Amino acid sequence: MDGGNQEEVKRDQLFDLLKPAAGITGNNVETAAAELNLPNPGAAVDKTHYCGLLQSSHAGIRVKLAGWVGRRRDHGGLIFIDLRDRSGVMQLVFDQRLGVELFKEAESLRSEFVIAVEGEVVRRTDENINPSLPTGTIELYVDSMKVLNKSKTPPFYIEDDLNVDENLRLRYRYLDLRRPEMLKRLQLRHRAVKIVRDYMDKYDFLEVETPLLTRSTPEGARDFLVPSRMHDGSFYALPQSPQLFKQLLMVSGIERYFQIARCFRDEDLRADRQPEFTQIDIETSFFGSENLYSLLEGLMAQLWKELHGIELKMPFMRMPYKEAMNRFGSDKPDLRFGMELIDIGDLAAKSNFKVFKTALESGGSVKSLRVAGGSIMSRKDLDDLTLFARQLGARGLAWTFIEEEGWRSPISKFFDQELLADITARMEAQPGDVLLFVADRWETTCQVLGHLRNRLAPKETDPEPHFLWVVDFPLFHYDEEEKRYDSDHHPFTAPRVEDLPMLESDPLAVRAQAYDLVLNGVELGGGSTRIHDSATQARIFKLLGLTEDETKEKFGFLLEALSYGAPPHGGLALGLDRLIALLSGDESIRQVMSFPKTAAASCLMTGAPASVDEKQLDELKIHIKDKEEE
RNA sequence: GGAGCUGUGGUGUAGUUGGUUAACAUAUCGGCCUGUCAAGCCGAAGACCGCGGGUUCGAGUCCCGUCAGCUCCGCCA
Repeated sequence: MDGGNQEEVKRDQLFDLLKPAAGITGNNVETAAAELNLPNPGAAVDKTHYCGLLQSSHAGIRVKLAGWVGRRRDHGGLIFIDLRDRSGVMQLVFDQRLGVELFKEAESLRSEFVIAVEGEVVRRTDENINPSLPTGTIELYVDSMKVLNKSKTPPFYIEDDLNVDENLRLRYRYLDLRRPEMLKRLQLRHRAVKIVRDYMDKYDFLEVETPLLTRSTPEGARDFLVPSRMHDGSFYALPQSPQLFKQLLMVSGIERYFQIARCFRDEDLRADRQPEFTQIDIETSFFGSENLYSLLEGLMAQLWKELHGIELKMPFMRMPYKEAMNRFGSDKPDLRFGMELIDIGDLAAKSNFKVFKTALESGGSVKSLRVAGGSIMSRKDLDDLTLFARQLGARGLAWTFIEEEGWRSPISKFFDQELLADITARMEAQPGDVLLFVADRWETTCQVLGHLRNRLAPKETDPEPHFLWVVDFPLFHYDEEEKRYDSDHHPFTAPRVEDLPMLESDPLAVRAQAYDLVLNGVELGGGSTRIHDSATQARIFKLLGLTEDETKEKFGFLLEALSYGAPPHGGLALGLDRLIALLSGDESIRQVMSFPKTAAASCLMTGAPASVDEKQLDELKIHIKDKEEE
């Protein structure tokens, strides 16, 4: 293995070459060394430095650079080229007086050509310094160049602040990723994942991989299925999460597990939902939820400190689900601004407004949201809000302008003056404000006003990140469509011990030992203490309407495992993509994924999903139904 | 499954109540130019307006359908 050692020495030498003059962080040096693509002795593609890491201290030394041609400024006898590589940009200078042959070649350079150049780094004269460029104090006088590859004219500009159809960006994602701001996102993601791994390792967590080809289980999202060639008519499913495996690893005695895990769910997409996504998946034994809170808070603090230099305030706030719904109309409230929902049920009951009264009589709620300065809204704006409320399931939206003289509203006639004054007082409404009212089932009332609250949020909100734990979720909700109880979290979530007696008598009142981590109105993830005895687990399955046979067939292995000395355990999973998007300030997780899919779940670059050869289908014994057969 | 927004040279946009040669910027190509860094100046080429149908003497513009992208509801344990 002598050769290997020699290569290593060579690697280190080049590694050192970068280090002293560049004065860059360890992290950059590591990535720089990786980029050198060694060993590759004598090849034209060798580069000695990164474009963006050169500084005035390099002036006077000879360097070899390689990268892509960015902007070209041709002055006739003098050509400037912005050479771009992973690190940034360096200005190349081609001077006609320094060689006609080379200059001719430089004239033929076009956008996105790949070139290797060699020359001397020169300090710019004072009047030629470009303060908006990190390397703006120097430039490279090129005396030799090799065009390594030409390029067609790219379909869009390779530059930041791009305003181009997302269609194009996705179709040419490899070009989109050449843009510095996209590269930065990939780098941010890399650094975040590294921080997570280091942090988890520090606390003794073991990263264990789990299968991607597994079995379909009922409950939850639609599975992506993979047909089995060796078993006619049988299918694997891609995991919606490693949930069952990580619990089984607890039975195995791993005690502290984590994984950066790819997950798959065949459901409709959103800005923050892709069919395949990544979770930071964690499971622990003998490690109570208080420890988990603390662990996760420490992890978030580490991320924000290292990536943004921000010290998070700990511990994070905790808020019961009921309170979050009542005050903010959401189980993932955005606490960067106020605008809390206020219950006016007792006052509404005294009115003659039938809509309010019927809602209250059937056990519902009447709540109001104050929009400060909302009087700038037009009648059409309010109509739009009403439509929005209807789409969210409300029967309507009542509103009033607050003026010096009092209410201006279609519903004021149903209230006497005293009542109007009482409501105005409770809402702390000022002239110029608008009050919005929803009367409906408690949940609908909260949700609709919660959406309105987010939609009407002030433009300026608290810049500090607002983390919180939402706790005390109900264990079940009632599924109207399926006419049965359904797990709010997942069926392995442990009920609160004191609520166990009402499991069968009043399932909806049972609280779960479950919690969500929320940041700025985004659900980052959630977790729970799990059921670790097979008897309780069987009770839950039964409540969910699974027959004993089904339970045995689909979850037999879990119940069996739980009967072999399963430790008390629990854990949680965080959406990595959402976390990175929050760290990078992006609205959509597509921005922080290398090759994302469209809202219709297709990849515009590869064309996936696509039809396959008849032969492949034959092997799998799969027959595609005609339209008529359906 | 439903709703909304968008679709015009390579790219980003404009296009008045339907009216003849679809405008601008930028990129591209050619020419000039030795200190630019969104280089500048001169010139050229380039779109039958996502696709299909309809109304009309006449459609980028109006109507219907369809496709694609985005956002939201349902859905996502």
